Amino acid sequence: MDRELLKGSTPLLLLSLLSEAPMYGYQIIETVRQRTGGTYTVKEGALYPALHKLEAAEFITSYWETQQNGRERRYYAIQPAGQAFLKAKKKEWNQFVDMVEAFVGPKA
Amino acid sequence: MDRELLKGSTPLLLLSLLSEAPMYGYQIIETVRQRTGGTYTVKEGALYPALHKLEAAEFITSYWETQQNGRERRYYAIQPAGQAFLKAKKKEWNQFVDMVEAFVGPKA
DNA sequence: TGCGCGCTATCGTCTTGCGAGGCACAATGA
DNA sequence: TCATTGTGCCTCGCAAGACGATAGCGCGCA
Repeated sequence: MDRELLKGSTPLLLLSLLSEAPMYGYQIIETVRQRTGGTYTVKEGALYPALHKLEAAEFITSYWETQQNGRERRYYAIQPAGQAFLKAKKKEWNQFVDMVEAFVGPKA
Repeated sequence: MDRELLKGSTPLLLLSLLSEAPMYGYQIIETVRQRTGGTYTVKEGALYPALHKLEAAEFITSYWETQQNGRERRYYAIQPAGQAFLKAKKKEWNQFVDMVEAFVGPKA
């Protein structure tokens, strides 16, 4: 998959995922990999900066959670402002798809 | 419209447009502007570099044409290799849309 | 002891779109 | 006559994002 197409879609994906449930980094990577059947993998180098940016904007929060084995994980959870932002992003996404399809022709 | 989403979609749009008919730069800009009802405008700073790159890859060719008033226009026309590339790009585009929708939910 | 895995994260590089700018000539109109 | 607008080509420096590489650390297992 062409990497350039992905640009800008990462926050949308992240927010969508987190709106289902709080998740930690590694889990996000695995979930995306599995749900796309392996065709797409989020790379750490894209994930963490995006997550941090979302957090700085207060669209998500993070907290550490200790597992039974004593190890820690950092969970990320969506915030109300993030929900609103997600909604706007979805709309934008649909507009974008419609726009491209106006030139390329419908998906079918 | 978020500029970041656009990244990577430009070659697809350009090739799609040129597969309809050869066009010159200014015409491409105007066509895109009109067909999207003004919501999206290709900028020269994005257009020409993209066009030149497509030409360097031999997906399109260009030729100058003189108008009645003596002025010149550079037309860009798609090549067979460009048609093939366009086909592949379209497929990739559809995969990309499906992928995002697998997280965001269907458009409707 | 050493390897791989789960899990965190950063850095430099590359590509892309954008805004701003430059150049040239035609047509319009005050 | 001269200024403005529109047509038409193009380049440069910047910001943002994804990528590959890299790093660290504790655990379980052979």
